[in-house]
Order: sequence, then structure tokens, then C-alpha cells
Amino acid sequence: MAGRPREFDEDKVLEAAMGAFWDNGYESTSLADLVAATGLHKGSLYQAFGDKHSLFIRSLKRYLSDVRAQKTAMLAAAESPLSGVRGLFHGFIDMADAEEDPSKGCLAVKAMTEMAPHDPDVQKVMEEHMAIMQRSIQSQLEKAQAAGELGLEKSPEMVAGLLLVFMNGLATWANAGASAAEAHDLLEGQLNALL
Amino acid sequence: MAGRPREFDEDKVLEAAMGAFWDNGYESTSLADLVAATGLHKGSLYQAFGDKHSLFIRSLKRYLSDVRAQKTAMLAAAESPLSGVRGLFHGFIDMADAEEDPSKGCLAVKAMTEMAPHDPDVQKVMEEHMAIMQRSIQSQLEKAQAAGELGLEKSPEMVAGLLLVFMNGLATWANAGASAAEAHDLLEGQLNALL
DNA sequence: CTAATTTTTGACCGAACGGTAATGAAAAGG
DNA sequence: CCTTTTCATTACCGTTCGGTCAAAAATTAG
Repeated sequence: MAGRPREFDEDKVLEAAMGAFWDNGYESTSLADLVAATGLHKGSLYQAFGDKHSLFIRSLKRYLSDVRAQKTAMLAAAESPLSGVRGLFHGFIDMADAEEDPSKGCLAVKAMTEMAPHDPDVQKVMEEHMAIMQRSIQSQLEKAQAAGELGLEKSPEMVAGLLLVFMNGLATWANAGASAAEAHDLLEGQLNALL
Repeated sequence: MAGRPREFDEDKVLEAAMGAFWDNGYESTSLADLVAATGLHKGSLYQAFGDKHSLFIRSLKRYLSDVRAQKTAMLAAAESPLSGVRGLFHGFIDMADAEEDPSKGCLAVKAMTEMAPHDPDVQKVMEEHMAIMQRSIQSQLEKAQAAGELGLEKSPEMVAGLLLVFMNGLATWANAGASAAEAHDLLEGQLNALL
């Protein structure tokens, strides 16, 4: 009944594919690049993951859920609700800066700009991710209000939205040459203006 | 000495090419797309503009100088320095929303995310553009301070940077489905927080 | 041991890619 | 009018693209 067992770890392959897409975007990543990155042969990739687009969607989803898991953990470990939010955003910069090539930016931002306009699947995935992130930050800000860390006149929903939009802008900006230090400075300015 | 005259308007062709790149990004725009958009034949395109990359750079530069010219005019016509800044940013949203397909976003943001990381030419062009925009907005904010419209404790340089970064984020966000109305709301929140 | 099932592998496909070179047409200088 | 120069046009180039398919290898169920 059961056939030949797989010789690869599906998750490892997905991570490798994610890295390739992250480096070069969707269109610029060729099947040959994917083959080189994953170590699998073309046929195996297709048999296991379907076509290039499906593989991208799975890679993107993996990226996004990784990010969310990391951010959730960060919030849970924070000293206070507000410091959690601040750390969360500064963590985005550190995350990108820890990559071997920091200027490659953020896969999610790449997906939104390059693909979402003409790819409903990507658009839907990104919409959901952004909504989840927004709710998560909003509820953290509400905790901060309850703890008296944040003025009650501020709208957590609006502030969460502004911070997320700003973060997208920072990721874009980083691609055009901004350093991590500049990014931290700008972010600090934004946080101080909003919180 | 002089040979056969051109049958096309170089600027019109550039604008058509710009539109094609704007719709689909760099990699996804094929030579065939450019031929279709411009009406020229492949050979003529190469003879007149060089290769695809050169044509893109020229299209991008045209886009950016168009934007700057429009924004400069907008600032000059503003009732007050501060209302000029507000109008400038809301104008970005209106500009994108006036396109036949608003979700296609901003060519400059596309260039930054898709190309700047691995294309020094694009990176340089975008760095210069952002620096010019920042200086322009910064000086407008300094005028606002001089006119007493803006608190003297705010740093015009920082505020200008924050607004530009935020705008990039908004352009990205728009690709993932945000409407013009939502964008205006968020922008208003950001302006109110900073000005 | 055999049959059934799944994965791996590499050869192969047509189409589209960016780019070039040769030819033909149109204008200006002499 | 004829040469020169430039542009327009077309046919063509090798390469790479995403994707397929059939055969070989590896495993389990009977």
C-alpha cells in the first residue's frame, strides 16, 4: 500500500524555497533557483508541492506564521504591554538586520507590492495576516490602557494600524539603502509620537 | 548630415513604457508588453533607448520627476505651509486612486522593493528622490514653524522622514486591498499625531 | 517473491524571453 | 540627383522559462 518514502524533509524544503523567494522575489526566482536552493529535482518539487505559484503560497504562509509565532512569543514574554509593543516593532528591524543580506527586506512586503495587485491568493493571505497582526497589537494596546501605560484618549485600533503601516514603509525604505540604525531612530520617533 | 526623422514622440513612448512597468513591475513586463504599450517595434526601442533596463531607469526617472513637479506646484499653491503638507500627502492617495486600477500602487515603491536590493542604479535613483522629497517637506515644515503653525519642539527633519516612511507603507498597504477612504483615514491619524 | 504504490530522476517540450543584425525606407547635405 | 545618415522593419538568434512524462528505484502489503 505505501510506496517509496520521501528522502527530504518537507519543512526544510519549504524553508529553502522561502529563502530563494525572499532573495529575489517571485518572478525573478526561476525553477532552476528553486532546484538549487532546495536540492530537490524539478519533478520532485512538482510532485510534492505543485507548480511554482503553489510553492510560493506555501512559502509565504510559512513565513507569515513564523513571524506571528515569534511576535506572539515576544509579547507574552514582555515586561509590560507597552514595552512589548515597542519591542515587537524594533524586533522587525533586528530580524531583517540579522539576515546575511539585510537589504533584501521583508518577504511579506515583497509579496504585497509585487504580487498582491494581480494575485488574489496573495492578496487574501496578506489581508488576513495584516488583520491578525492588527488585532493582536490592538489588544496589547488595550491592555496598556487598562494598565494606565497609555492615554485613554488614543484609539488602540488606529494606533495599531498606524504602526503597522509605518512598519511596512520602513521595510520599503530599508530596501533603498536605509541602515538598521536609521530605521531604529525613525521607529523610535514614530513610537514616541503615538504612544 | 541629418538622417530620417523620428516618427514617434520620445516622451509619449516613455510615458507608455512607464505605464507598462507600473502595471506589472520590471520582471513581469516583457519586451512584447513594451512593444504593445508603446506601439514601436522592438528594434526601434533598442535603437532609441537601449536595453530593457535602461528604458526602465528612464521611465522611473520620468515618473519621479513628474511626482516632484506636481508636489512642488501643490506646495507653491497651498494656502499655508501646513495645509500644503497635508494636501501633498492626501494628494498621493488621490493620485493613485485616480488610476484606472488603483491597486497597482506606486511605481517608486515597486522599484524600491522589487529592484533596489539588487540593482545599484535603481537604489541610487530612489535614494536621491527620497532625499529630495525629504528636504522639500522638511523646509515646508520649517516654514510652518516660522509661521507658528507647528510647535517648535518638533524636529522638521524627523517629522518629514516619518511622514515619507508612512506614505511608503500606505502605498504597500493599498496593494493588499486597502481602499482610498481607509488610506485617507489612516493618513489623517498620522498627520494629527505628528503635526 | 510478487504486485502495488510512491518517489526520484533526467530527458524532453513548446513557448516566451531579451537581444541582434540585415534590409528597406525616408530625410538632409553636397 | 546622389550620397550619407538616421530610423523603421523584419526575420532571426541562442537561452531560459515553467512544466511534463516515462522509466528507474525503493518501499510495503499480500
